[in-house]
Amino acid sequence: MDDISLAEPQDVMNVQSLAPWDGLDRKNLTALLTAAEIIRAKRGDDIGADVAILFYGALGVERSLFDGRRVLVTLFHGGDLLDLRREERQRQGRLVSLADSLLLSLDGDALDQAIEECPNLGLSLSQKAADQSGRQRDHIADLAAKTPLERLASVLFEFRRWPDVLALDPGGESLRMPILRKDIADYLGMKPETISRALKRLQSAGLIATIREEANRIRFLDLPSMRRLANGAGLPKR
Amino acid sequence: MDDISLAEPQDVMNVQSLAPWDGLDRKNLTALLTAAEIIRAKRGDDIGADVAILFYGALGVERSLFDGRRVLVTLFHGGDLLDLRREERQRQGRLVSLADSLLLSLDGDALDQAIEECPNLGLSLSQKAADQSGRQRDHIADLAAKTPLERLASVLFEFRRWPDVLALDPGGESLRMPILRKDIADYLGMKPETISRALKRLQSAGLIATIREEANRIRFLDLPSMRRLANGAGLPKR
DNA sequence: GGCTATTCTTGCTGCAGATCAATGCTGCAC
DNA sequence: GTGCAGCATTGATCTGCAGCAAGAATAGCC
Repeated sequence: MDDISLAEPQDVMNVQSLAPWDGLDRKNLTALLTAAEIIRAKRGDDIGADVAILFYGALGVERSLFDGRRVLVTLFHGGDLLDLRREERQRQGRLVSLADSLLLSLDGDALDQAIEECPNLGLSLSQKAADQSGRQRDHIADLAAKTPLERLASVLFEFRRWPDVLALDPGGESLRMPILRKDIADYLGMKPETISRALKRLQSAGLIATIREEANRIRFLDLPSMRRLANGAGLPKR
Repeated sequence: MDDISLAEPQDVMNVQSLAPWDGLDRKNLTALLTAAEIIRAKRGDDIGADVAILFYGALGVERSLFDGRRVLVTLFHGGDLLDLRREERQRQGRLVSLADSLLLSLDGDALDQAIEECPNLGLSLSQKAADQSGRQRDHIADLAAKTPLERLASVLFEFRRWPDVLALDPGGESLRMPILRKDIADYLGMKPETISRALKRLQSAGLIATIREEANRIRFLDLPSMRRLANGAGLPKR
């Protein structure tokens, strides 16, 4: 595996805090890392791996319909462990990068082996899996019941929880959009135009503000109202 | 646990074909079943269990927003093993019955124990889990990208795969709607009226027909077109 | 059998978001 | 610096689903 110290400063922080191999003994760790490979990807790249740790960036499972409609079924962010072995590969899903990303592709068998020998590892991974599954259900609820405005508020909170997004903005007072409008739209089942208009509505409702110096960053002005909105309570009346 | 032979004929079929305990040794099986409980539920009932085997019927994970909007996040059918321990209970999800259902509530710890001692069991359960996760992703794709008509076609196929639905209609030429319009609507993010109208459109397009003798049953007239529609290819032009 | 409650269907209207099209903005290459 | 490509925004129009409400069908019950 490449020397990970080649990575940028933020990589190192993430690598150390996110790698799930604490407690692995030397033998298993070596086996796991021997078959591992560091991958750098930029938006649009297809990711071949089906077991990987994502350090920073954003990946998505993408599906396309005949007529070009595209869905982003799931989003992954820094700290996620992906295991798509029995899930997506057979179906029509593809794993693509949605931003500049750094990931470590692992060998599935080696990981299984390591899990078997280290129950802690297995536990922390199944924790992550349950978390991802929970996120999927949240997403279903968003898509099925919420208005576009509420969906947008919901996804903004989702971004705010991403460790690598948070790292660039401790405190979570503002947010740099980690992926394109188009990708947000395909994730939320709407159109980029609608995202744009919805952001504007949030702005004129006083919930967020744009930042002069840095386009593509928003500042939260009223997190409680945002949360209510994201949970389906509509805009505060005024 | 109750004597399972008290159940109706179809129960027995399902119990035998669906129970996942083949290969469990006597000790584990006993432990598993001692803490188990047969539950009969009808539509609207709240299910308290969070680990269970569903023999027949339909359950759903339901969430409600402030203003009464309701979502059915996931559907379970005969043959499913539910494990909501770390997933839904903490969030705002409730498990409810959507039809007359028969299920076996299990003790989570006993199941974990059994899995540990019987790798086959664990494998078959993680298979089921992966299957359910795949269904969730399909559902996300439906909600995000497809038209109401396509979503309906898609859910009809989903129903057709349910073992207990199939059992009442070998060959899958027709389909008895296993849940109410309202519940289909809440699952697909639409309104019951729209379901009704969409069914009518499928009918006038020649894809399905109603059956005189039995309301609430539809017959498939053109499965290939249905499948294309469900996959997002639109209605066949004519 | 007839009664009631629930579910399903159908008609009509309004509006939110898709669509189409044009313009503005940002970052990058040269 | 200039030019270009990709992305984001804004505007105008159109369509399809939601919303509401009335009626039909169905199931359950005495």
